[in-house]
Amino acid sequence: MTTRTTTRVHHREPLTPERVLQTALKLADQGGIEALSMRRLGRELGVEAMALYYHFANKDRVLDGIVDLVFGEIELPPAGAGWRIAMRRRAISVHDVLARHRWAIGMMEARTNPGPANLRHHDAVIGSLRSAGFDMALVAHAYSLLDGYIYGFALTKMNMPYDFSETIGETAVRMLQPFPVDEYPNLVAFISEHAMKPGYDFGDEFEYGLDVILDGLQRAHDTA
Amino acid sequence: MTTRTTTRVHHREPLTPERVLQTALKLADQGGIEALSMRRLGRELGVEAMALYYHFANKDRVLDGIVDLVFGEIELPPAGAGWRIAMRRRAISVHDVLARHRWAIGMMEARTNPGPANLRHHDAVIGSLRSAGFDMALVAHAYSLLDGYIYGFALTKMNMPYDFSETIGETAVRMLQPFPVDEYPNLVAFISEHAMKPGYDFGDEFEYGLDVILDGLQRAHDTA
DNA sequence: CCCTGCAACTGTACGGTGTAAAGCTGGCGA
DNA sequence: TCGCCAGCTTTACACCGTACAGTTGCAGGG
Repeated sequence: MTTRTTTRVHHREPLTPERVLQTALKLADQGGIEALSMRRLGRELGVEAMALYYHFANKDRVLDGIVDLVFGEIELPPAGAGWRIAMRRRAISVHDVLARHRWAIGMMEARTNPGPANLRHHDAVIGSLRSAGFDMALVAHAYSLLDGYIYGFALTKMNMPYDFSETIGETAVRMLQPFPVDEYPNLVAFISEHAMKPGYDFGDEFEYGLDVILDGLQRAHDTA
Repeated sequence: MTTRTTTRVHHREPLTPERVLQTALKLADQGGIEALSMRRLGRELGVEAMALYYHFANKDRVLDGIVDLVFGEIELPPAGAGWRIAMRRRAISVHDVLARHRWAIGMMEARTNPGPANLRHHDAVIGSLRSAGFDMALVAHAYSLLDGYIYGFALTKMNMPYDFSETIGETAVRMLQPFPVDEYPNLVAFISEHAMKPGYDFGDEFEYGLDVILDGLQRAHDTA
């Protein structure tokens, strides 16, 4: 027993890429991407920072890894369903995943070294559209339109001071504080007449825009 | 003459917020946002880094400043024109401005302290839609849809390895290199049959998507 | 059983970052 | 002439990514 304990202490569980990435993902989720430093990651794993460089060439490879974990969480477009339902579910899934991993929003499309989950995801989306009869040009249109909107919406939403202590309207009012009241009449009107109304939730805008886009793609598909 | 020169040397042109921000913008444009450090900015201005803290509370205020410079470059929606032309021109202007200042893409919507140009811009957009008869709910829909798409498209486009040494298709092929050829058939088909074709330019996708969105908004406006 | 080799990890160092705190300095008003 | 103080510098601290060399403990071969 003693021997085993001693051996255990000396011969601790070795690092694996998986364990490193899981921990890195946890750190980024908890404290944002700036909380993920090699030193902190090492400390969390009971290891010096430089030990990580035995398993990963540099920090960017770690980032590649956790981004692919995030891609892995995205629901693939269901194969049986029609393209519109498939695209809608996928879009909402991406949106949900990005809400869980806000730090990832600027990074998902920035990978020069995409991982397998990333590629599998893209492959499935293209496949879903193709098998619904989209020609390649329309696939390209649809994909850039959908992904642009999904990521852009997440980007603008993420950046809102979304701490639940105040409403969007209250935040907006605070932002306008330093300026003369009558300088931005339309902005003021929008905030007071709409954004500050109790029922308003900016998050609800996502599906509205998504359906506008899907309508447009449907029309383009039908007339093709 | 000698005296004047001596005085000049001792009593150099003092820093102004404007001069600091112009230089900061130049640095970010030239070398990306990571090239903009307080030390480097100080050096560029012939001053120690800490001198900047006499004029700006911290680096974030400098970032606020240059982001508002970027907002100032965006063409406001022309007042006389109809909402659709106005929104189209504004969208393309934002797109162009973001192409000139790629570092800004993640930051435009992230400001907790918006500057005057930022607010003026938002005010004008809302004003343009309102005066065209959009009710507030539709203004909110339109704005989140348009800005989501504009920023998201810029985000995905910016992150492409857009050095002019290779085409998009060649890049894609290089990305797929480490993987078995038949693993991602749809992706491969898309690349070979479409993205690698000579005429293809991803940048062209922007206006297609924009018009789909404008069509959708038009329909919503007409039926309202 | 010992020895060597090597995978896995540590220690140290370098040049960078933002910024707090205190010190200097030259021109201006009294 | 003197003192003030705006504007800047100096120094320091705690962090960052990572190059490079050193250590350690186990596996396998002789």
